[in-house]
Amino acid sequence: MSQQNQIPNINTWIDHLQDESRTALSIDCVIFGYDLDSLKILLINCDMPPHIGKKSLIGDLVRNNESLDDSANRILKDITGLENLHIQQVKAFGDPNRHPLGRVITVAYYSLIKIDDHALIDAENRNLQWIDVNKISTLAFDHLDILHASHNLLKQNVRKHPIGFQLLPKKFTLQELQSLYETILGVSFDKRNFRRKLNAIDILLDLNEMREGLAHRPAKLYSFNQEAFSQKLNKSSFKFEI
Amino acid sequence: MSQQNQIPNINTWIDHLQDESRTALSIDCVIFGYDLDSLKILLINCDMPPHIGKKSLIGDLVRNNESLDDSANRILKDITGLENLHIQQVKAFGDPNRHPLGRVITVAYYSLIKIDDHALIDAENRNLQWIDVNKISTLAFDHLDILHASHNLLKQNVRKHPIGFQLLPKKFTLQELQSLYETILGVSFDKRNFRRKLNAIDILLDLNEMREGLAHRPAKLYSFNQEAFSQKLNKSSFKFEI
DNA sequence: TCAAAAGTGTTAACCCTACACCCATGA
DNA sequence: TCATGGGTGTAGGGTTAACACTTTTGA
Repeated sequence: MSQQNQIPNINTWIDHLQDESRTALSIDCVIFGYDLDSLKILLINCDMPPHIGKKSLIGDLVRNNESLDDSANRILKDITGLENLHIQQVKAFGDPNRHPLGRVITVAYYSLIKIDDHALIDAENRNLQWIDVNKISTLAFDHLDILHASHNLLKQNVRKHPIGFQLLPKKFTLQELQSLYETILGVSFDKRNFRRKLNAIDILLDLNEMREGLAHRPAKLYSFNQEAFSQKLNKSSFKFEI
Repeated sequence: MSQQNQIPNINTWIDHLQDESRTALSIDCVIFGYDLDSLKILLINCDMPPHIGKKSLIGDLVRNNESLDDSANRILKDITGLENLHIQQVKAFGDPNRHPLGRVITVAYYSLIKIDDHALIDAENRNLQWIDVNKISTLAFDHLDILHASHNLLKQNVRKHPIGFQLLPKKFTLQELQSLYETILGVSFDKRNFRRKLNAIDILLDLNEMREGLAHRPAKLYSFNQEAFSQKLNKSSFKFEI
């Protein structure tokens, strides 16, 4: 809860931006996590007036020799321990009054991870929490705007690129895949039509395995066939679209 | 040609960024212009080593009390004299080595104008030039990347939002509209199918006027019906898509 | 045997594509 | 009268959307 427990970042420190004319540049990460049930984002407590008590996205200043992508990757690694996560730049936010410490331009990135896959690093001391994306109605700074822009872009991208598979276990059922799309997009699909579409795209590998141990007919397991997808990409007639 | 003729901006001045640790923030504008024939962008000569002799986009540093959008609008007004142009943020570019003067992060915006509509301000002294977008193979800095990202985003957006009309005269023929989409998207459409689609979307106003004085059958003139479009937007079944 | 989720086909409506000829005008 | 671009309809194929019952398992 208290400030000294937190790793310094742009949302906790006060000793940047003393020079009035200075512009600071930060990255804010919208980390989407999925747990076969709901879409969440990773938030931290904000200790900076006037936003004390609110949650905020995870961000940090961009370092001198870092590209924007590098910076987002560094922040993600620091929080999750993971490298080579899928990242997507969303947009720059630069309202002059968006940050109480002075002029801070931030570039938003989103990223996708499987929640259960990874322990967060030092989550308790840092006050990290997964919050359901549909239950967030207020955030510190302009982070709610950033969240909405990120979620909207994710909705677009998840239908056109096979990024959703990153949120599922390696082996998954068709129902799990459908449910993922429904959760992210906030819509529902017809089961038969969804399966027909996936079958037509033909980028799933039938593992000839079953999910066992449940009190109903077992479901077949599939995995994403990366090689097949890459090959198809070269053909101009191929279009991935859910 | 010479430097003293140019208005100072991030691509011509040398006296920013003396302080090593300072990060500068600029806006670069990809100004698309259309002249019923080709899609062009507005470029300026670059006088900064090592890019002397190349063309560059039009950009400037973001001022202290300006939002990013404000800054883009200011730059556009300075160059074109026009306010309230349609602007669209594209992306932030922040490679540490992208700019020879030091760390300069830039946020790209695109904007759309009718070329023949407006004299550029002081175009000759500033070495401003319209260059066909398909004839640009090299630009200063990372401006070619910025151009490609902007053109790609424009291609997406022009099909989903009625922004193309801003590039046509108030009164236009269906052939002119089709040609606009073909030029921006780099594809060609079937005349009858294109007309059927526009007819279905039903957002054009038939002016009951003809384009006269040409050595062939005169074409009907239409205008974009903003009110009809706005009304339709509220209906969930309505989708603008070319 | 029951509950719970898996799996499966058909039909009708719609949309997209391809395609060719006559029309109105100025030169 | 000719050259030029304007304007128009149809048919076939493909895609989407709606819809209900049987199967398999563990409890």
